[in-house]
Amino acid sequence: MLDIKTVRDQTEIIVAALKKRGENTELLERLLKLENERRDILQIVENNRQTRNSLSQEIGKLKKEGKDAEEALTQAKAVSDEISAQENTLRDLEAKAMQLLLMFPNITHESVKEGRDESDNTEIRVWGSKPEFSFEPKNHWDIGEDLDILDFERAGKISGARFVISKGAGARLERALINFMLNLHTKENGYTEILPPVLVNRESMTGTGQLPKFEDDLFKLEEDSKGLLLIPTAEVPVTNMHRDEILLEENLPIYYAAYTPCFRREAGSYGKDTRGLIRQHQFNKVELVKFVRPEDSYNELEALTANAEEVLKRLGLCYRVVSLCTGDTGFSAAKTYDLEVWFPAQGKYREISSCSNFEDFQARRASIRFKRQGKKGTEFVHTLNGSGLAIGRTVAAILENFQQEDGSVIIPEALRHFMGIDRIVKK
RNA sequence: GGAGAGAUGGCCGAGUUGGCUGAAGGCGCUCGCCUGCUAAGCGAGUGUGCGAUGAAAGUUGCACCGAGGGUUCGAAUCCCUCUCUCUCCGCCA
Repeated sequence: MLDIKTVRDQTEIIVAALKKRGENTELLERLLKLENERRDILQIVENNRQTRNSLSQEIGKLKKEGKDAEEALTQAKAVSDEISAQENTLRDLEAKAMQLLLMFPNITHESVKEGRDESDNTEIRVWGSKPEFSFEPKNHWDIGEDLDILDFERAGKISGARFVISKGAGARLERALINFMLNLHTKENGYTEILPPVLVNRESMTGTGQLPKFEDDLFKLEEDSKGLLLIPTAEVPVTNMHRDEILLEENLPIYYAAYTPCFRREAGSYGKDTRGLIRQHQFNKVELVKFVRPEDSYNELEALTANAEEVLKRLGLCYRVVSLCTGDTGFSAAKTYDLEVWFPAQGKYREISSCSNFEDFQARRASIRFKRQGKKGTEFVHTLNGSGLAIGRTVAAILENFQQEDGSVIIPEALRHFMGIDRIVKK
């Protein structure tokens, strides 16, 4: 959420930010108009409340002394009626202004390149080398089905399109990846492991920015089941752990790592990645979340990205880091690095992790603040998160990159301890 | 699902015949004093948000006692709805 003061007093900053993202300013004008009305009526209400309060106090005093309070009483009643009418309009205006304010995307960081879409993103660095094959590499879904470790067909029967059943060594590979990633982040990178709920309320979804704008992307339960929503990422429950809290500076930074299944409607992605593990309604992910002091957040973003990269390095997967341009940066983020892993069968890099600094955007929505040592008042923390990594896509990358001519797949060294085997072969 | 109890400031805990209570008291914390260390002691201060004023310290207005409504001139205190927590019973992994 944007700071309403900035919107009001430094409107030009907001206008410039919206233009960079390729958004128009029509909403902004509506918001400014509402905000002005809100402030006008607020002032009137507060003045009247002051009058009422002093009259009430006077009445109390008069009654205690046994004097006649008739005159003050009629006066107070009149003011009070006025107030309740004004409070209604105020409430209405506040709700409308808030509703609008929640629709504005974050302001991107100055280091983010201006651009329209992913074609304007900047490649920052490449790690590893693409594997070379003496044969035509297969798609991961063919590999998986041939090895009988992925079953898309039966998943379609029991759930529908964009679901998969992992079986045997495939299921074990998922579990191995979860363990490997969590161990790395908790034992070596300093994150605290969290296993959060995957059903959350609307406040949580609003706190991290999924609501109100992206309701169509979410799965939700019926109203008589409390209207809970399935998380699209562990970012939601984990960031909201500290919603409406005031943290202490000495407890920052806070690092959490969470494994959860994630659920996405994938509305509007018809025809995209219809086969394979890339785009599923349900997938597993290990997510990294940080709460940090504002002055540290950009260093923390680099460190977070490095933590996610370490997973790919240890798996020996070739990848590149891409800095997203303004038009491709997500709604809540100020700056995002995508990690893209090489997929030989498709002949291209595909996103496997997205690491973002949200600055105070989520903190303001979710009211996550901190108190500096020896200083009065509070400030909003900066929040960050990144996948570390998406498990399904990692499985896909491993299958494609380490496939052998005989159809078997070599297990990366780092996973063998968890897998108990060094190769998946056809039975 | 049935029956009951409760939700107050960083924590504990007063306050429920409505009115100088933003909230007693204690703990904790901060600053100062004192004590050759430690402990104890003394003094002052110590919530959040949105405004006004001021260079700043500060002064000041309004709101907030789980959330939202209502009654009233006035509510932490009365009424309604919701949420959460706890106890007992039932049911279930």
